[in-house]
Amino acid sequence: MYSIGDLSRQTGVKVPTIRFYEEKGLLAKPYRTAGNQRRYDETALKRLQFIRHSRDLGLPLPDVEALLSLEGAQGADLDHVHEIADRQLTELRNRITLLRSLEAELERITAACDGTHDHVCEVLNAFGDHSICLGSH
Amino acid sequence: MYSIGDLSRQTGVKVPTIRFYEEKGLLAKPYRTAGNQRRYDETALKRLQFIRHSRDLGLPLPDVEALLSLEGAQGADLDHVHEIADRQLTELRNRITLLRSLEAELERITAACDGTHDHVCEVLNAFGDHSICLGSH
DNA sequence: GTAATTCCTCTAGTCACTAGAGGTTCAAGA
DNA sequence: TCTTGAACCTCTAGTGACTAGAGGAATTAC
Repeated sequence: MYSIGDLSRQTGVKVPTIRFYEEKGLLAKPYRTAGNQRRYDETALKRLQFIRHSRDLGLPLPDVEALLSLEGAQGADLDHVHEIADRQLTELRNRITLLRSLEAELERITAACDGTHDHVCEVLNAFGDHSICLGSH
Repeated sequence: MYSIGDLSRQTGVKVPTIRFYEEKGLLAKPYRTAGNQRRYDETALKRLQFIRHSRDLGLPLPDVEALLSLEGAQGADLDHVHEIADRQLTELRNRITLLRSLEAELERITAACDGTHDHVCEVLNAFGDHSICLGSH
């Protein structure tokens, strides 16, 4: 049996956030001690770890909820699980590409700034390539 | 001269969001027509595009503001620029590292299922199982 | 000139937390 | 067993970054 603090330490999810997830229905209402404190089992721990990872991946809570409901999925449900994972993977890769272009511009700036003071910074031009934009515009 | 709607279409930033950025000081107060409507120039467009990309990358608005303040810096200002750029670069690299580990995790998850429909998917276990994480969660 | 569209301000709502107040319970040590 | 301090409880309110809607004025296209 874990206290809410144990769960927090093991998952890295803050205590108020765990209560928030419970309120939202993402975590089942746990067993309570005689003194009204929450006590969790191994299943709750796994579930919370799953939520944590999904959030790290940028999934909104409704998507996380959808995935949780598909636990043990078979047959046609698998397509839905894979669809969500694939979509996230694509977005992630675009994001990395974009970040690296900004990294390159910042590197240029810091490298140049080390020397003489005779240039102008052009941060606004860091994202010259709009072909890899995340959204549509 | 662009209307707020033109700017919105060209950047993918919604109209109320543009007004919100103005309120927050990320965009300068633009010229107004006799009828009190906003009109923007090329600089505003570029600036908004930069904000859009930075937000897509997950940078919080205060960081975006810091980056924007680097634009056009010259001479002695570059010392300060160097400081901000350095800090942003460090954070950027941490972010890229994190995203890379998450990418690997998602790849593993999608690879775990071969797409056939004759088994129970292990995807959710892969998410929740701490032991197979490559990252530092 | 009129009708459709876009714009204006303002208020309030959303998502996913996060902080704080004010009080209760639990667990380790004397 | 008693005490004390950390951890817990509920509840309200605040945060960041938008987003939606009301009610009305300006602009644009025909």
